[in-house]
Amino acid sequence: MPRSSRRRTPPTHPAAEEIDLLDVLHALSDPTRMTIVRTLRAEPERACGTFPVDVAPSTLSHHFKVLRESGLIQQREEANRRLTALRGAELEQRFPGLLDTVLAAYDRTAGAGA
Amino acid sequence: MPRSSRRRTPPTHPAAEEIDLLDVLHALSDPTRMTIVRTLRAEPERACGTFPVDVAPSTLSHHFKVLRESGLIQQREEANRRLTALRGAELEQRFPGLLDTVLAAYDRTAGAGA
DNA sequence: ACGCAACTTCGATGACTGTCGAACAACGGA
DNA sequence: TCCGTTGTTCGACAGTCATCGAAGTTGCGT
Repeated sequence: MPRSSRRRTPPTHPAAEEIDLLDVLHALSDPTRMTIVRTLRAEPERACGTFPVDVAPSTLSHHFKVLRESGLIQQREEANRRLTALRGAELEQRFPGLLDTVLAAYDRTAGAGA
Repeated sequence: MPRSSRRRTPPTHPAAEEIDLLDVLHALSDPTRMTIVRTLRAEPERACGTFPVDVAPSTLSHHFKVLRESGLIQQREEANRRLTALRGAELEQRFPGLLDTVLAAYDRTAGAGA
């Protein structure tokens, strides 16, 4: 297989109707990913490197993949950046109130801290 | 160590204020445990063996332990049974609306099936 | 053209998870 | 007292997970 098969593939996302609740819950149960989602809540779109998490770039990339495949986030390429956004509207349509409730619950316990 | 150390220990539960959202989300992200919680929703208290899940007793015991340690359920001993109940009120107090929203989301996709 | 910046992919590693079967403990009834 | 029911604990095992470093790709600036 040619070396070019190693090319960076454009991100793929599940359709809104395919989003699985159990996958979403699992994605949210990791602290790093929860931080990413919370950050995205405040700011609509961010580049990968701009999240306040302290892990190696390769680890971060892994977490984005999990979030993407669960349907929580969306990524589009722009230049050599990858811009990440919450799939807020689709999530709301499929699981009304879920994201709000979960994030409110997190805020309530993790406190306003961070 | 004496054989009696192998005695069955009474179930312990985290205090309401100690319930961790990430632990709860993780606990709910498994299909077997989600089924247990959903079943408990309909019926207030059940014995371990009466849940509509198809796993070995030892596996079921493991799932109860995860649910108990996450704070989702409560178990009390009665004779040689262990009765399981949702910690609905405490959960509601700590994470308002969470359980309702999550279970509604599950019902919506998994359908009325089961 | 060269190098830097931004991410991704690969491979490895140690930790955790879901699963089971076997053995054990506790209780109630025959 | 012996037995069946109920459920737990232990040990094992295969699969998944979070993490990292190294290497690779892409695109922008210089």
